[in-house]
Amino acid sequence: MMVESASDTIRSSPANQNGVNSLNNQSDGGGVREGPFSGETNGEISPADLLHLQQQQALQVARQILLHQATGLSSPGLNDNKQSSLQVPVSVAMMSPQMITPQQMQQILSPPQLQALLQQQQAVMLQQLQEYYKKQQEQLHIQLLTQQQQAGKQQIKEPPLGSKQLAFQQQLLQMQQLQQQHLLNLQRQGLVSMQSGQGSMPMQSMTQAVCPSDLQQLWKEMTASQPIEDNIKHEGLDLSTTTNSTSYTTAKMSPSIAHLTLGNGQSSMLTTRRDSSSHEEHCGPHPLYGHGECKWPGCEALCEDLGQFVKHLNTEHALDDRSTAQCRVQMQVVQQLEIQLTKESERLQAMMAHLHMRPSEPKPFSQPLNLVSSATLTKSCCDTYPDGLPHPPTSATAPITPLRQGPSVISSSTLHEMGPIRRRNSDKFCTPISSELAQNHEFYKNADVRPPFTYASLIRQAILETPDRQLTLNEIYNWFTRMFAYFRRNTATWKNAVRHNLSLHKCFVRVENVKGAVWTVDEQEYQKRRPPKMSGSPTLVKNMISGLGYGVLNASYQAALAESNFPLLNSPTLVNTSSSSTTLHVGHDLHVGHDDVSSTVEQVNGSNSPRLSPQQYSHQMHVNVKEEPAESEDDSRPASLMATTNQNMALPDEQELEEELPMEDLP
DNA sequence: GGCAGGGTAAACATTC
DNA sequence: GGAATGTTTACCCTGC
Repeated sequence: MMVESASDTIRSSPANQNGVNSLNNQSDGGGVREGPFSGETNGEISPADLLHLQQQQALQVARQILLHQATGLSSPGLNDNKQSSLQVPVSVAMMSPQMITPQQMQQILSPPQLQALLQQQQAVMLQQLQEYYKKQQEQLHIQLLTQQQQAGKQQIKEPPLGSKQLAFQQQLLQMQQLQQQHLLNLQRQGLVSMQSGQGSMPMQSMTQAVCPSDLQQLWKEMTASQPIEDNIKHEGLDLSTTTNSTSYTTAKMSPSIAHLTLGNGQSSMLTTRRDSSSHEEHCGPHPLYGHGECKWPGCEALCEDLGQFVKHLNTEHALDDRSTAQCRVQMQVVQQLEIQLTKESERLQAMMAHLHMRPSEPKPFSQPLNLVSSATLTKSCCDTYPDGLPHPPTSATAPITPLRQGPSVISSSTLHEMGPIRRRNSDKFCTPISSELAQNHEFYKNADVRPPFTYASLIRQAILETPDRQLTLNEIYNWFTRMFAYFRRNTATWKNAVRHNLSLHKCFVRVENVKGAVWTVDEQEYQKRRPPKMSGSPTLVKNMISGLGYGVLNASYQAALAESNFPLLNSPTLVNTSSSSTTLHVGHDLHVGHDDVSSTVEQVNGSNSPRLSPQQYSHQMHVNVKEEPAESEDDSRPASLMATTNQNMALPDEQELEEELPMEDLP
């Protein structure tokens, strides 16, 4: 129970805990009962811990007494004076902790003796506790009254005073909540009878310090002087809401108000439950009644009809501390569930947004740049275009057409078909694998869904995600299985495919180093794999040229990026995305290429990127080049700069920009 | 229908 | 010798 663990904040030693349990068991007639000290210590020290402290002190007293008795067993005088020895004041026990085990205590004392001892200590404890609470409540009352008077004077001048009152109210309610928790603990420990009047200290006397009526009266007094009710209602706290709305208001309200509600268990519950019971008469069956039994937590009492249930509800679950505590626990349960629901809902929304926004949403760069500032839009930018390519020119007037592939690419990407997909989304065509993976990492990780990417793009992604841009075959395997639940089965098939792709595509370069053979990605070869795209899409080229005034496509765009004119592209959130950490580097891997057509982009990149390309790594090792040895023009840059380049970090998936921009067909 | 890209399977060689 | 790794070929499917 949360209530238990919440108040069990102070422990002494395991021996003491055992002592409590043993004593409790003894006092309960030897019944086996789980001790209340099963909660974890959170180190928090609060007035709520006073009770346990006192319990420990009482135990120490008992031990001291027992020790006296044990040492004086041979003395008839002491034996005859057992009852009087129980009158040792607490202060004495506090001064001399004794090392006597509960088992010894039980062996020495008879059950009646233990019972008498416990009762006396309970009385002392509860009395002290009651005094403590009374003092606290009196202080709060004084403060509240003072504040109320001041509020009456300053009501017009200082409306924010309501917050102070609220704070006091909260304090008061917190105190009451602690008190109730203590009582609940006592009940569970058997120290206090569940029914008032039966225990050594009537519960009523414990709760009379702050009773619900007092709280409500206080509430009325406070709210009468200042219209904070409206504020609270605006915050979502309406004390006259129905039961069903309780959880809603709890989740919706601000933390302080939520705390108030939690602390105001009795008062709010009072109106809540009463209203709900009146509400039930008009709106059908009671939510606490179903299948002929009471649905009150832990009750399950059988009731033949609703009338009998209402009667049962009013008698067995009337407004008392027990019901309030149960209600509070239920509220916490609901809160937890709502938190979980919120998380899952957000995840669902993100998934749905991800799945549905692409075909219909306007392209990010068709919007004013200054409007594109959120991380969400940044993601959409990356996701909307192949490989996260910003595509500033292409989408100015018309949505980008996936090159060489129709809209089916989008569907195949977004719907995540199960089973083999003949035409997958190469990262060059559609969804950026990096951002896709970043967004749906958990999805692919847990769902047995085949990722809509080619083996080549996946292998490349795996390699590029590593700091040194190289992986052994086994590490690639591991990346596949780690990232995709789908690849945790049919290992023979896809592993063969991975090897096949590694060997087949020239973009994958096998490098032999000291450790063995590793695989790297030759970005130039990877780009070469790409067919000429812009030549077949005059409209696209036209749009690119006209879009956003980008006359010289690559250079100006890159320059604009370099000048950090795009808040979007310089958004820290973008840099912080997992995709950026991997794919942003890739663009820097392209240096001055041997391809003249692509030199525009690559020169810009080269000037801004001191990073090493995979080829540069290759030059430091023995490279088994497949057919065309990857050329590397610049291998003098230190590898340590590879991961530190952030001048263009803001550019989302820069390599995708290069991939999408005309590489060979530009004049 | 041809072509190209991609997936799968298999055979074979090499390395560990 | 067996497993892992790497290479190559063939076939099929899909989209253009």
